[in-house]
Amino acid sequence: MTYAIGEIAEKMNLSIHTLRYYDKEGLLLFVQRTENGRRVFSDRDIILLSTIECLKATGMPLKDIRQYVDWCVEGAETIPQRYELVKNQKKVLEDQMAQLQKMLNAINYKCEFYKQALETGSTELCESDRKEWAEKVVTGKF
Amino acid sequence: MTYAIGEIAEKMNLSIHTLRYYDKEGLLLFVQRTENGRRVFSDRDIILLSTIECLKATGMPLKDIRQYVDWCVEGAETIPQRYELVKNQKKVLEDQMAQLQKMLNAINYKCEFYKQALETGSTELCESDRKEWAEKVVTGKF
DNA sequence: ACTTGACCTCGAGTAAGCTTTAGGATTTAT
DNA sequence: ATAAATCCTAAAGCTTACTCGAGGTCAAGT
Repeated sequence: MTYAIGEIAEKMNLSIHTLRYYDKEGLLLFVQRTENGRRVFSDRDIILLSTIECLKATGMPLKDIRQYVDWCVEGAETIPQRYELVKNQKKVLEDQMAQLQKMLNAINYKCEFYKQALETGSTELCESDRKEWAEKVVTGKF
Repeated sequence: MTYAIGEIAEKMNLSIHTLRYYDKEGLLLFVQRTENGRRVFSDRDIILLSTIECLKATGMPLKDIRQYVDWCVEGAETIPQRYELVKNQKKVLEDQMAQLQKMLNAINYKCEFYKQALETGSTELCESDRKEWAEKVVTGKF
């Protein structure tokens, strides 16, 4: 099966503009063209696009994703590099999640405070923000 | 205790430029000035700055954080709004973490593949990228 | 007193990741 | 056969969040 850019845009939930932008940035090197220059996506392209979306969702910048795509296009001899990149991104992701978990704890603390403030009817500005709370946020000790 | 902008920059691990930028964007409404215009931060300011950093870490745009700060400055009558904002951000954060967890599963799958490819010595381009993998990424079913 | 360092404003510059516009060609449906 | 939909490139524009530089004021140490 092959697909036009519009179908891919819909399937991947990206705009056509964004796909063309990705192409310009070298992320769609593997996409074929018709004799009139229209892009033709294959099922394999959808698969690689999914990988791109996955890496993007972890916050990897497009130029790094481009490196991955380049390696994919180069072939099997770049598997060690790709393995390294993916392993590294796994670590990045785990760190991100740990950081978000801390922020979630902090937000939960805030939520609790505001809830109590509403129940008891307090009047001080930001009274929830006790010093040890700020310290926990700053030092990441939550 | 009061602090100059440089001390705050160091304590919060932000550049002086960034702090001044935040001020320009209305995030530091509460910071006092000397008669000569120098910013004077209090302990309470550090606490509110910590909250700002916390919201920022969850990806909230500065203009939304500004709304929160405005409410804080307005006083206790905005506690319901602040509670709503914080509750909502908690949900955003939980969704983010769920999404990242899916991506982590996908990345783990990739890692496994590349590991095996290295051990068994495979040669196909992106052969790990089987269709059902792409589908899982696209549909978020991981 | 005077030099050094920290602060100030304002305005311009940067980078990433799109988004829009203009102008044109090609498909597809009726 | 023709109108509408879809595609193309190239270039400009936009948003967010800084980051830097120029030109100047003020405070602290020697």
